[in-house]
Amino acid sequence: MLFSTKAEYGVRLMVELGRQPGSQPVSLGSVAEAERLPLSYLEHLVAKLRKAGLVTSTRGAHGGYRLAKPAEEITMDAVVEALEGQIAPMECFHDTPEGKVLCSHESDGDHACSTKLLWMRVQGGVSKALAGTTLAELVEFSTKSESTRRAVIGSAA
Amino acid sequence: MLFSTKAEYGVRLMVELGRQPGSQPVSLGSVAEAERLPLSYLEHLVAKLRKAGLVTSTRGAHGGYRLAKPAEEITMDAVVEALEGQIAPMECFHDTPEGKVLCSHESDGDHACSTKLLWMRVQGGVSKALAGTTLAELVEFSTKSESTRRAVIGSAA
DNA sequence: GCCATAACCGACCTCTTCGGTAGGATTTAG
DNA sequence: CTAAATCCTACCGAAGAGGTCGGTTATGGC
Repeated sequence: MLFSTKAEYGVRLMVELGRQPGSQPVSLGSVAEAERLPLSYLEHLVAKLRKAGLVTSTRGAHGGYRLAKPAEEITMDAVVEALEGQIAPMECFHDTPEGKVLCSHESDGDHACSTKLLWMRVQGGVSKALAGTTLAELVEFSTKSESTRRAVIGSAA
Repeated sequence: MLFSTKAEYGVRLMVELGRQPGSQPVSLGSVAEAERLPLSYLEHLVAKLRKAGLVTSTRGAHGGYRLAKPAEEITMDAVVEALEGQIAPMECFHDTPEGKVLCSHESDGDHACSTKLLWMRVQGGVSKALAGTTLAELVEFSTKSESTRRAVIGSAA
């Protein structure tokens, strides 16, 4: 698996927040119930999202979480990276402040890294997919397919 | 990390085999030495490559491994999949015999899987990158950059 | 002021995988 | 026969995944 369930659960959580129209916060408990996910585990995940500045929290009774920005402005690379850590195809890849990627094997006196070309392409493909998808798209996609499902069930009944 | 060092080491091993021009087999020991990788670990990896039909082996003295097909016909999706197992962005994705991908959450009576769109795109990006890269490309890329490095060292001396 | 609600925080626990080692069995060229 | 090589199985320490638990803090409603 490329990603763990941290990304899966976290994205589901974000979509759930994105569904809510108003600006009133959503409690984690209701999200956990809706998605049938363990509340205590979601707490860890939402903490990462909060530290990444993707959601804001209000404490106390009737508190909860809401998106820090409109869903259209939230791209999934930020979400997944917040949850899974740096997205790189391989251990030896790290971002440099100025440049983009660097393979740690290249500093060796040895011959050049034969895998670099491959991982660059993989990196590009993943980045493009993640950065090119907004939370708003996922929200729309899920509500749309949900309504078609309801229509199917309705016609079957 | 998207992939573990299994993919890294295994690809390096394949490139090393691809470098060799003749049809005489290359011993794992020489590969291990050239790439400075532990021999006993490479044995595990090359076993997977062999079972996947990517390399052939000849036992006994002067034995070793060689590519089962010309490097131009070996695409990296087969190599990485042999080493890492099924490539899917998420646990709930599995290939069906007829169709392409299926999310296991969709069979639930619950609302549709809100993450499917995202993982489909990621899957597509990775598949495209892996399937669109041949071993021959990596061999050429690494030998080319190696020769330029030699030129630099030569001019510096 | 109390209390229910909910965010916060850190410790812990089990299980699997990763990366690697070890020891042996088997095959083959010279 | 022997050295070189593939092959095979078992093991092992460290790390991460996927949670659980208990407690602390903040806040709205009565």
